[in-house]
Amino acid sequence: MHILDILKERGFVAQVTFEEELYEQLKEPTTFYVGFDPTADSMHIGHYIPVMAMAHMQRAGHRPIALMGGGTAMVGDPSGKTDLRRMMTPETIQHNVDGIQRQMARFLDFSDGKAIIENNADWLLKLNYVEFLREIGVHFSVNQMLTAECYKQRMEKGLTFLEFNYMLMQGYDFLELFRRHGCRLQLGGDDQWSNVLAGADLIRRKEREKAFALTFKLLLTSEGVKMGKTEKGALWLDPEKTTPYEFYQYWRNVDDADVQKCLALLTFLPMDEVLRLGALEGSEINEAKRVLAFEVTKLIHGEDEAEKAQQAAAALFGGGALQGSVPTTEITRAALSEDSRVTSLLALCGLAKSRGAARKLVEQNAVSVGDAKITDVDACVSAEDIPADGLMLRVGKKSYHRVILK
RNA sequence: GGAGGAGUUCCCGAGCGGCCAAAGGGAACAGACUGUAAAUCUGUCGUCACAGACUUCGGUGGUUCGAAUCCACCCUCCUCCA
Repeated sequence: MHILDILKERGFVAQVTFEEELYEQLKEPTTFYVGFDPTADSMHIGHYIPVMAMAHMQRAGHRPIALMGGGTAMVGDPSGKTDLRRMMTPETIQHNVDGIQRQMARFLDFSDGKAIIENNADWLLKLNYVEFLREIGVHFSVNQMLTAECYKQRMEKGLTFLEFNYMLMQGYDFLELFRRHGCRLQLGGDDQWSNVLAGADLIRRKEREKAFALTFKLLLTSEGVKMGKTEKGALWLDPEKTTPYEFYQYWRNVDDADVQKCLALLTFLPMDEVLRLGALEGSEINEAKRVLAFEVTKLIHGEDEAEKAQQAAAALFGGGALQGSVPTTEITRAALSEDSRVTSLLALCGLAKSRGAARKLVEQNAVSVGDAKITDVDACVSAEDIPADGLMLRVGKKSYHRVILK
């Protein structure tokens, strides 16, 4: 099956340039790239769609370049932002580039030059302003740029010249990667369409060579909201930021309507299996959600962690002996005797943002300790109440935390 | 540079000098119902030592018994002109 058809079938593709030509191009090994903005030191689930697409492409024999936006991050992409982004210091950017680079190695095969990592800081930062304007700037029409969706929105709220240049820089990246590695295709989120296009056009104009652009559908819930938002913010791939258990639970709880889409985009399950699972109805669709949660967790955190998360979930929701990885906090005897209120424990282990918030939860009848509902705001827990294998705190139906006496 | 306009709690958005911790909506969280789903209904939604106290309405001062609401200056953003 042609790689483009695979990507289409799984629901990755939003827009493509020169579709017929690209079909031909991809019949032979092609170098392509995806840019990653180092806005944090870990990828979140939004980055994961492109990464999956890269993996599919690599499996089909093409060579991915992961481009870290160490240089472009100095400017900041205005797309999809209503306000100027906070400027980051070079130190922060470098720290973030390192973090993302480490994670990338997990999903792509970098052996024998089968994949490449580049950082556009290497060429962008030493550009000479006038030379850049003369070489690259001439190829861009301001009139045309202003009609681009990403700038149109900002015409309302205001756009700085700094950000206005972002498109040129990203276009230049593509050209540079073409020159260095013969890269002919750029992939990106659909919000990147204008930026991606800018690069492909630039190569066509300047080098008179074929270059292509393809964008992915953004991962939206059936309600049209960006997926991967949790109460703690983004859904991170870094286990320090989002534990495998939380990660598993997120997917276990997706809307019915989103299950099939997620299976196709986020796992490598064969499509007929995806379709079978997606077609399940009523409570049976829970089976599909279990598969989804397990598979995605496995890809990102490894099979062991996925097992543990699944066992923990099964035990907590299905009853039965507890094993696996429920988030756990250790507390010392001394700390407990100093302040043994349940509300304090909830705040300590992060089930509530603060003691005040914990109080409210208790008042709303949401808190259980062990098997008992807590109704008294001032309820306390003594050391004797904590069994050897830990005391289970529960908020609502879905949030669990184990406290162990140290 | 000139002339207007705006800055309110996570977001949008009301707000008469006292009755404003600040309407309404959204998001979020909890309860009921369910399938660890959605929809619906109910409650919470600045902080805390929570029947009370404390800190908020771009910033700093001022007027006043009393200011988110009035005044001055400053900062930021928007619109028009250059």
